[in-house]
Amino acid sequence: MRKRVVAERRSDCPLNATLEVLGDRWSLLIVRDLMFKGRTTYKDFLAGGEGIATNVLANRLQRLEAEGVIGKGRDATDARRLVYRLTTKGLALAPVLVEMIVWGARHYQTVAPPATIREMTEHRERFLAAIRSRGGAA
Amino acid sequence: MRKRVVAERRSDCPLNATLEVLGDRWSLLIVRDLMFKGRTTYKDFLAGGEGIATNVLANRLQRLEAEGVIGKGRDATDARRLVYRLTTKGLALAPVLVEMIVWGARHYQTVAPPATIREMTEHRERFLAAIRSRGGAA
DNA sequence: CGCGATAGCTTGCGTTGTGCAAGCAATTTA
DNA sequence: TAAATTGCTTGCACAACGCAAGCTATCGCG
Repeated sequence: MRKRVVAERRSDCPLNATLEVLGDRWSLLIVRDLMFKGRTTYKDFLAGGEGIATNVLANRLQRLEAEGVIGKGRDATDARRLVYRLTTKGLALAPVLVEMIVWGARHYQTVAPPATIREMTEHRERFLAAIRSRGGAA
Repeated sequence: MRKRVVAERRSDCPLNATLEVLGDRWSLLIVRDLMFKGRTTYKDFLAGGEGIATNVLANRLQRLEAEGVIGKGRDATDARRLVYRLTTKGLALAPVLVEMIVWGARHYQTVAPPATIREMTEHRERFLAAIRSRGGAA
């Protein structure tokens, strides 16, 4: 894993900026785990269902922290355990996740509960407010 | 480019479904070009600013078409030219793109016109309706 | 009709990223 | 004090990517 010194942007398009930070198959799944599933540790993410590799997970946690999307702290009762959490910047991804979830649920066969999708679309603002208020914890 | 026969899903999460189709650094930029920039041909995409490689572009166009996100047709006046367009499914990505653009514009320095970002957030429904009505053409 | 230019790819090659298994230090629990 | 747990790192094989070159079909021009 070589260190990238400056990581020049490919363009100044806002969508491109987002994609350079989150445009891969794993980063947003980690954000999802933090935002919706109550998963907060390395171990939790590993067991997250999609089977991310250990080195890739370590790399993504590092990148997301470097970008200010997530933060981490030691668990008070178990010093082995690092607890990850969403920053304000990470929490601001809620609308992005919601729209991606809705699109996926509409166009593919998934286990998304129809009631949840309906809540996301029909009471979008309320749903987003609820995420914001609980700071990402499940 | 080996042919993938079934492409098994890693999980049945709707977000994961979306990410398996669009979770890379290029696919959504092509959708952006079609939805906002009026770019419709291979050449247009290549000149799109971020510098996608020719083989990667060809691969993404093929994948997006196979997924039903985009479609293509020959230009009536120039048989060399293939014209790509968004399908209904592709057009349904508008809310995803809008939220990613807004997030990118809020957290990074970009060339996004503040007026456009304001329109996207303060008159979201109107903005989305406008995209739908013009079918993605600029 | 002949010829250079253009559109849309494909191919080769070297570099980077990914998936998988193993290993390892710092804790904690028995 | 030994075994287990947490959060990684390392090594290796393989897939994906970036870049340059090449190739086919069509077009515009004389």
